Amino acid sequence: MIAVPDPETRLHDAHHQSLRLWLRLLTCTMTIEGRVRARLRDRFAMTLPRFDLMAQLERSPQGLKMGELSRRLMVTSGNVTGLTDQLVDEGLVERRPIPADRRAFLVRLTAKGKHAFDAMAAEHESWVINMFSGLSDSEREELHGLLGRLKSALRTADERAIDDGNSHRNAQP
Amino acid sequence: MIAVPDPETRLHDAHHQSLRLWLRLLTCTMTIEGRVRARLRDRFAMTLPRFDLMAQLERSPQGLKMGELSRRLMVTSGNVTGLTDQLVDEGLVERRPIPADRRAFLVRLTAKGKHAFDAMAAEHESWVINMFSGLSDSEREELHGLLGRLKSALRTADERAIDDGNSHRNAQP
DNA sequence: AACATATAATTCAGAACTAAACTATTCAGA
DNA sequence: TCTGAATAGTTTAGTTCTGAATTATATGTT
Repeated sequence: MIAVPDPETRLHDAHHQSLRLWLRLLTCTMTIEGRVRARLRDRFAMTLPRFDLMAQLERSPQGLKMGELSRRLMVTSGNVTGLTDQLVDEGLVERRPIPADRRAFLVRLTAKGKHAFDAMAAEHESWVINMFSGLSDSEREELHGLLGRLKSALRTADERAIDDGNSHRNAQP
Repeated sequence: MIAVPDPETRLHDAHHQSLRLWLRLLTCTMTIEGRVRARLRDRFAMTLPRFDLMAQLERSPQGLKMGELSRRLMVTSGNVTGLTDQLVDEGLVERRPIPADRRAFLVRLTAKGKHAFDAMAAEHESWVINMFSGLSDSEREELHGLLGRLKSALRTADERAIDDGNSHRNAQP
């Protein structure tokens, strides 16, 4: 009779290094994200996606186009449209026409939006600092570095995926 | 005249180590997640949340209760109800009553579900391995270790948050 | 100028997700 | 045994998000 590994063993077999790493990465991200979400809601009646959008605008006081926001937030442009609509309704951001390109807008924080964001950002940063405070300075630096390596490796892995056999996807022109 | 830092400088000032680390963690996670999502859709007409749910069940052939799934997937139980409903409709999982507790079910993969999952899991793992292949073996090990430290630090950070001044939240009984 | 193509944003249908309210059941005391 | 609190799961309302289709404008080519 051929030995069938029990579930525990299979779990160790099957979940190789990269898979375990990916699951752990996901767990950490979701844990932090969940806490930030809860606190933004409790303290400021703000949602995380809207906060993130405002954070991008705060770093680009000249404003950002919808497409650029979509790229930076890594969400679809349809999603950005919806988030922006709500923030406009609340008076926190504005859509400003661009004379040179009538398809596009610059989205900017209003004065009210800037003010609201500043208040939230200070607390937000303290939450994040607190959540990472279990790591030492050098551990944080090391983690930051490794994630940087991963990030750039993901860019080249992307090109590789486009090159070789993902024939199920439409090739680009 | 007091020097007002320009936006670039402020970006460096304001975005301290932990904040930059958090953003990078988020970027890596979202990049990987987006790719896995796209491939599950293209190759198997499957969504990531449903795949994740099935993955949990595959590791627990005896079945899992809804609440346990909710805990493991780190999503609300209402969400798990919806995902399970769909998978039941597709015949991939089943709800099995527990005689000892008539409030609860054991959710299990059906034979069809197990079969479907096995096919997806093999490819899924190869995608993940490929995405992490830019890091060396020891880098992956190091990253895994640091994330493990972060994960357990987050548990203790949570207790700290409950102890000290988050007076805006209802205290527990 | 005319045309195709590309780009910016929106709209749409539907899936995923949350928080909170709710139903049903279990459990632990008094 | 009754009763109150806790637990399992569902439901509901509303937000977030995706992928695809659509509209409008811009750009490049002949």
